[in-house]
Amino acid sequence: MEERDIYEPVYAFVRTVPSGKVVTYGQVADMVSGVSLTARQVGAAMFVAPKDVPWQRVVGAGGHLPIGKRSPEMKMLQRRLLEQEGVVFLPDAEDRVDMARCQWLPDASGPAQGSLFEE
DNA sequence: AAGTTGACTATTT
DNA sequence: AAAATAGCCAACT
Repeated sequence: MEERDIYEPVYAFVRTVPSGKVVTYGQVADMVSGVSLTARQVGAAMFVAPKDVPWQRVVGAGGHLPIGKRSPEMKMLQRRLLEQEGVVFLPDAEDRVDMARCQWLPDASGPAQGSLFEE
């Protein structure tokens, strides 16, 4: 129908994110490298995403929720949905996901996943 | 057709 | 730690 379906690959990827795990916008843009996409485009895609897409499992780099800058209510909804799925939030931070534990590493069946995260 | 905007991110103040 | 800057590129004015 519409050309907006260029986001289909993004939706397809997000749909594969298991409950209790999250990915970052940048990570999605990187995984779907088959198409020219930036983290911003992923955000735009999520905004118009179909209901069968678990948009809440896509968070900002470092585990924060950039959505809150525009829609505080939506941010709280996202946090609630994630906690309901078992995603752990850092106790110290305002609204930050414990990425070291909850970020989804697709097909990371290697011996070590070596999570490198700095703040 | 040209300018603005934004569910981003990395860098720099 | 928080705010401003600079790239990003499709969608919207």
